[in-house]
Amino acid sequence: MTKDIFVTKLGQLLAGWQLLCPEAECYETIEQLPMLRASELIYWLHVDANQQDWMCDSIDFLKKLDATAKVIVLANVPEQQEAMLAFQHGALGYTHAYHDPVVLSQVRQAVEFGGVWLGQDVLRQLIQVGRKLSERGADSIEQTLKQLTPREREVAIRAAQGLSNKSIASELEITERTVKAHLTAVFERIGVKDRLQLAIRINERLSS
Amino acid sequence: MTKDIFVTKLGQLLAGWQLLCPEAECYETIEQLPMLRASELIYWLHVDANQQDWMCDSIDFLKKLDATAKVIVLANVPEQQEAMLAFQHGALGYTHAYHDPVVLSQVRQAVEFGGVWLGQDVLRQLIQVGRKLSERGADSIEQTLKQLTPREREVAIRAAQGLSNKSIASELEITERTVKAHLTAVFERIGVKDRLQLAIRINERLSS
DNA sequence: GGTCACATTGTACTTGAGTACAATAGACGA
DNA sequence: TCGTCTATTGTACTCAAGTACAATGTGACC
Repeated sequence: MTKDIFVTKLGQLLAGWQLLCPEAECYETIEQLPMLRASELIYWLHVDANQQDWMCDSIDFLKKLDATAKVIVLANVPEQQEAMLAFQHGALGYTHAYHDPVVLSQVRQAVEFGGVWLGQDVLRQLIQVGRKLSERGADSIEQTLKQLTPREREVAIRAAQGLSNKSIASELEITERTVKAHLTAVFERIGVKDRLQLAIRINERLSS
Repeated sequence: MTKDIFVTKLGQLLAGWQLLCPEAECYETIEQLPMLRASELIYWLHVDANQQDWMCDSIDFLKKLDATAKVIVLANVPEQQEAMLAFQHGALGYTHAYHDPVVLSQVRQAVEFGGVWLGQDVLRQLIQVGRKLSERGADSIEQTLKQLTPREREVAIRAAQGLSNKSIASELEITERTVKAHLTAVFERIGVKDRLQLAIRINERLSS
């Protein structure tokens, strides 16, 4: 069955955690974790305020250790920004470390069954961004890119991402000269001077 | 206590739903819903494929009817895009309509306790978008620019807007050489190769 | 007084990007 | 079949960008 592993500097389980899963293991650092694991694991990462770096590194570490690892972050001082970071690095849950066992249990179950758990404020932040993407971003960019031929689009997108002509060429397996040719056409069609303007044009659609 | 209300064109509860909450009410359209509600409610909205419009309207309707309403979408044919839409309109959960009661129970509990529930693929999509916000969003941009001296900032911002060295020079009333000097320092400090990368770093924020 | 961060400018150099002026070949509709 | 669109590549050129290796002046802080 699924097993719980807590990593906390406190050195022992909080009362709430103990109620949640009495058989959990507890370690003070990720380095102390045993390497080989048989069962499916849920890692609970307890982070204090301003430990984003450690948190990210730890999640990365756990993911590398065990690709199927499910990581839940327990934040002493929950912050939206930190939550976003955690999810970016592959955490599946982010919640207050001192929530009562009932809530932690929801989090655990959601994660165990392949879902994720996040607070409403984090969701709202994500949604807000998502809306911008679908309102302005996608549409306008498509509008802009629709003027181009398929090949030109491929080149334009890569150029806008900051790739050099040489990189684009080798990625598309064509000559650098051809890349230039496509780009010249793109600039003309889109109405920009160079790749910098192109990048701004394509990326700016999405900002603020 | 919390009460469950199902809205489904089927006219009756699916077996799984019935197991989940035997006392649930069930309606075929949102118009049939009784207006006045005392207890806290969870609305389960059952949507067939390609009913995004109806889904959005329904969620909006429920939210207007009862601001504290918690809406969970049960999708016959779950799709990322549709999930995004649902969350944008304020749904707190989105899951497969035919999931077994165990999973639905997780969803319900997560939502009941103030969280949300979404599948990993949806999260990943959101995160991908959200990453830009936290990496290069407003806060982070300031974070990035904070590493620079005031003068370097002025130059960097203009360069990121697509201005040429010459333009920046005349705008700031300094030599083109000085602009170059500042930019070289900026690239070094920010960790980018050239002005294109700088522009992407500063402007891109939300791009796909 | 001396160190240090910051802003400024110079000359000479390398290099990636983009243009001018081309040519060739396949696909596809009129 | 012919013209148009698309994709491809070539040589030679210009030019903005960026680097190397500098120097000078100013104000803050110890």
